[in-house]
Amino acid sequence: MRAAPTILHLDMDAFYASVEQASKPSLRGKAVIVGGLGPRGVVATASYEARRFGVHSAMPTAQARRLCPNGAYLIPRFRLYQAVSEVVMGLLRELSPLVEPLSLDEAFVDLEAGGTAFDAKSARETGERLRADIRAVTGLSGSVGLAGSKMLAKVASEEAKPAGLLLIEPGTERELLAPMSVRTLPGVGPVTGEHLRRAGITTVGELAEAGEDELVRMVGRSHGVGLYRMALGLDDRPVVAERDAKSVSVEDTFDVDLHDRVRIRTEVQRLADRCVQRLRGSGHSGRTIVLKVRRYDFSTLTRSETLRGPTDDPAVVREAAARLLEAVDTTGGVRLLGVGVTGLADYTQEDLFAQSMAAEEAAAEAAAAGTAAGADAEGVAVPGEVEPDGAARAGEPSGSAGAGGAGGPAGNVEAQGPGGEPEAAPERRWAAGSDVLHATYGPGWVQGSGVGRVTVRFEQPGTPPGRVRTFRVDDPELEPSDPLPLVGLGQAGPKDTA
DNA sequence: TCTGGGGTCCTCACCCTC
DNA sequence: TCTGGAGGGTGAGGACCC
Repeated sequence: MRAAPTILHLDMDAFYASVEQASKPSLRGKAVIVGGLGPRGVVATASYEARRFGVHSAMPTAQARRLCPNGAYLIPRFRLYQAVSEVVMGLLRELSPLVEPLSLDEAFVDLEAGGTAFDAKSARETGERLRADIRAVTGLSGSVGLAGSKMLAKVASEEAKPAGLLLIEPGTERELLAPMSVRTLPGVGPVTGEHLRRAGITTVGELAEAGEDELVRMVGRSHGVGLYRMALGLDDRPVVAERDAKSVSVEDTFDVDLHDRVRIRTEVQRLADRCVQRLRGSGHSGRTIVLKVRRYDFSTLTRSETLRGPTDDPAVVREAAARLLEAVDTTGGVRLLGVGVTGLADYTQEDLFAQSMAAEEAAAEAAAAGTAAGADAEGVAVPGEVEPDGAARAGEPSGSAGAGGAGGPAGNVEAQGPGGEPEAAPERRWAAGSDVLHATYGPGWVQGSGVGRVTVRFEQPGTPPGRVRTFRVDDPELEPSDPLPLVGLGQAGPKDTA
């Protein structure tokens, strides 16, 4: 057992929303909600100002809009969050080589392994310095928990929120945990929480009193033993720097349920291609293909198939996904489709050989048939990185315009990346929150759009709140752009744009 | 008033082999 | 040859996390 509180857990406060506020001066101090903006979107993060209205993550965006009609609703800009996250993780790695990221905004650090803290006093100093450094470099605030184990450090940072630091002194763990809700413990979600509540257990103290045997009886062996140990404050999991991915998957929820079997097949193929792109991007191949279908009534089913060996061949994954789909009844409608690959392996010679064989076969087939499908397969396999993020995903689920449709032959053009012929140029879409550059007014962000107009606020991280201008959606002077860096930027100033 | 997307881990059932 | 476990692989579903 570790005595000294030298495990640090960092949790950035309302991360996505805070990054948006830092990069958009007019939103500071305002209710900001980041998440899906479609009819079936949910909230990813709400700023503390928005939380006062009862908005919280995982809440349907439509409900959030009712609670907080005047909030700023923005789509997530993951590339920007990732860039900020890398800066923060860099600061953590200066403290110790043992850093375990849990997500973009959370990580564990083993301070003792880094030699930066061996006792409570030095751990606290390190934590305070870290918070100050994060503030100086990114302009954002994070909460720090310090304790002798990962579980307790996480509980501590949660208690410290927002913008605080809490150190749990060795020997005080049980006393501190006892009055807390069982839901505080990692692994206790709504279902287990309700299960325990019905047995009269609502606090961690009651959990400890129940005893291991009783908990095992209630929630199963593995979970029961783990729960009992956590209730006693026991957790000896080490901080692990490197974790291998175990699966790769992509999924889409559609604004309107899909009924047309042909359309469903097409979407599955598209998802299979995207999944393979991601798989290759991560340098993996995989052996088990998984199809996920969420039906109109929210019931979810998965179908999987294990191949003889790992693959990263789009044709193989597409075919497997198509086979799996044939075994699924989609009458009634489908709200979500997903394709995943598990049983990941690194590339092997055999894979490469198999791929080149398959590629040759595909090329031969395409040449023989002279089909567009052949070209399509090629396009997917090659360069990667066609679309930026959210904003420009052309033929995506949306369903918005033609809603029920897809009936007509050319119904959906599926622009397929930037290359397609500009027949009837589709109206440009400007997602709320996305970055733009105007030839005359410079950098700004989309505040809203509709009825052929887009409203842009011209401001940057280092400037005072900027003014708003409205343009036609097809204004040739307006174009999408990359996000500007946050702080560090304070010095860099507005001149450094290129 | 409806429920995202990308993951991990666990459990259970079934089949096959030893 | 039959039988009964044990144990691994596979497939499906569910809970949970951020």
